[in-house]
Amino acid sequence: MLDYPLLAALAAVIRTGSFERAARQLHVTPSAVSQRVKLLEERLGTVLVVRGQPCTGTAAGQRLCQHVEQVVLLESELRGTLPGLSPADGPVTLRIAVNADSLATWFVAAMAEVPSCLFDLVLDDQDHSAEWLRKGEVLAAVTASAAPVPGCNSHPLGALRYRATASPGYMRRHFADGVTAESLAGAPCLTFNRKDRLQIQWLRLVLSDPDPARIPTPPTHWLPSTHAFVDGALAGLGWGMNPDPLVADHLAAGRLVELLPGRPLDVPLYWQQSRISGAALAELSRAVLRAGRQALHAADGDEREDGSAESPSAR
Amino acid sequence: MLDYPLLAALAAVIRTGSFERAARQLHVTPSAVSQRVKLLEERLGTVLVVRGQPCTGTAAGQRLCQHVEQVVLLESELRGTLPGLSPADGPVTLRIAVNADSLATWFVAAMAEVPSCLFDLVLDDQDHSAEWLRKGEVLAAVTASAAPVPGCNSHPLGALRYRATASPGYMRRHFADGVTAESLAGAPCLTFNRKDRLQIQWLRLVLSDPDPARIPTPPTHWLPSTHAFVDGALAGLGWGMNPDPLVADHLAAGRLVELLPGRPLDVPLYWQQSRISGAALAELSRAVLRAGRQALHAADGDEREDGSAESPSAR
DNA sequence: AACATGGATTAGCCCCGCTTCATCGGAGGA
DNA sequence: TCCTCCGATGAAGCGGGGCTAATCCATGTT
Repeated sequence: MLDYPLLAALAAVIRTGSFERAARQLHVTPSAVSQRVKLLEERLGTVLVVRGQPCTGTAAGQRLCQHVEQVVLLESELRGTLPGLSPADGPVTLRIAVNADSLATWFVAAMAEVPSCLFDLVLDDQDHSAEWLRKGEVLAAVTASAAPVPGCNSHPLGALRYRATASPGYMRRHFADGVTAESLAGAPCLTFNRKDRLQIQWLRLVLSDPDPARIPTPPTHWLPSTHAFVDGALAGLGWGMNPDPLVADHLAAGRLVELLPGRPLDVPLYWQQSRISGAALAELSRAVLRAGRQALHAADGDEREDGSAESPSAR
Repeated sequence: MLDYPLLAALAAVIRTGSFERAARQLHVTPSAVSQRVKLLEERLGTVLVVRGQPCTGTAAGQRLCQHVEQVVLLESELRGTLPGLSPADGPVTLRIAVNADSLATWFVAAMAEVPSCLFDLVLDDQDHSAEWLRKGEVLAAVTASAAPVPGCNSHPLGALRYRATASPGYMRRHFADGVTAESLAGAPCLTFNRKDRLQIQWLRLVLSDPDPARIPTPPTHWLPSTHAFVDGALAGLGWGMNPDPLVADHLAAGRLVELLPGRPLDVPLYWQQSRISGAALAELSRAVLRAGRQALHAADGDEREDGSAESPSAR
């Protein structure tokens, strides 16, 4: 068996980002942590931690850290069937990949239902969620891609409804003569990041022009923050696809209006969980599916339209 | 994190069945092992090992032992991606449930292709294989029940072909006037154990009488050993369903004959592997599926007949 | 009844890993 | 440029955890 006191120190350093915090977590002095990590590095003949602010793991270090976390997860399951084993030295931390808009709308509700464990959330902006799942770097993911990661249980969550919204002032400025392909081509829109294709998809949907060349490509602001995105629309910076739960109040109050009322874009979301460690995730999974059912729209949207054949990549 | 040196000692005792052998395996004295286990028991306030010949684990002890093995498995995967970690203190032992006839025919060929790990085979006579898989006591199983254990990958292997065989002398004694329902009712047959329903199934198949009450229940010998089963047929004790690979030579040489030539019973087999630890099992899985394809018959038997709706429970 | 086997116990020692304290190095600021 | 602070590292020294060795004890055997 491996030397787990040593490995635990390494994992603590990489997770907390500093020798000092790791020491506090392990209830020893920083020197002890340093010695443990050093010893591990000498035995392996490799650098495991890149010293810096914060300290991070090298490839090998991260792999070891990941192993430690898998073992900790197994331990938490063990504790479930064998109470009184030994006081857990801290609640389990589940690393989960979530897309930004889910995090901003419904996901925290699910997290709140599982107060017994900690979360280490990773935003999958870069669409790395599938890769992370495959490599075991996250235990589960909320993803917009239905593409099933091999060996993972995939559950449909429902669809997050996006509405094309802008401020009334913006509407007067740019769409006084109606929302047409021409006016859309000149009106600035908001885009979350390079991967965000929601605006384009909506355009394609509502213009229903099969020729992609005739879909306008409006000038755009880049706003990689869900709430900044809403604020951008409120401020009249541009129009953008915003999650329904975030703009419902603004729409009701008239601070925002839909470009084309009743033409939302539904993006189906999926909950994928790695096969490693079923039991530890079971509670969270239940909560996520419940929260998803509550906040999202059933796969067959009751209003109309979903993301067409090309699977929309949610933010 | 748990105290793994202590747990390793416990697991070694339970697996080897004695403190002395455990000590040899861990390169320490039996006293050290005894102290480790004792300490663990004191900390938990529970007995973990029932001292005896051999030593076995209590429920709690077995659960801990199982945890250790899961961790060891994770370690073996870690070693795969991180060579030079530390010399593995012994090859990994994979605990697999296999039905007796598979073990006697084709399964060892698959094992031989994976010389890098050790095997701890469990015969699933009692049809506990599903339960074992669910509880994580075995990592994978060759089972005759298609019933998919939740959370397990299940692959069809093909069908093991059984032939109703007896010695020529036996045939003359009991079936001189032909194999009929009447003669079958009086001719002694062989049965592997209380769970073995192959003979009954074959009778139902060949007599094709929908009324189960009219299926004869011949007098039977109980022979819970695959090779003894063949020997029993050779010796003229009775007739029985024997795996084709074991009796092909005898049939060709005339030492055995089929009760009804060309009327075999095909029992489909499945390879189910637990979700824990994919990579460590991957090589074995490939070998098993390859060996299965070679030795077994494709699901759609090319000769005729399979086990009907009621899934046959192979031995 | 003596013996063999295998686990438990105890004493004692050694070494491992911790703390304490000093040092070093880099980042940020006057 | 020098100073200062923070945080990682190194050396020394101590304490205890865990080992070995020797003995004890229970069980079952000849």
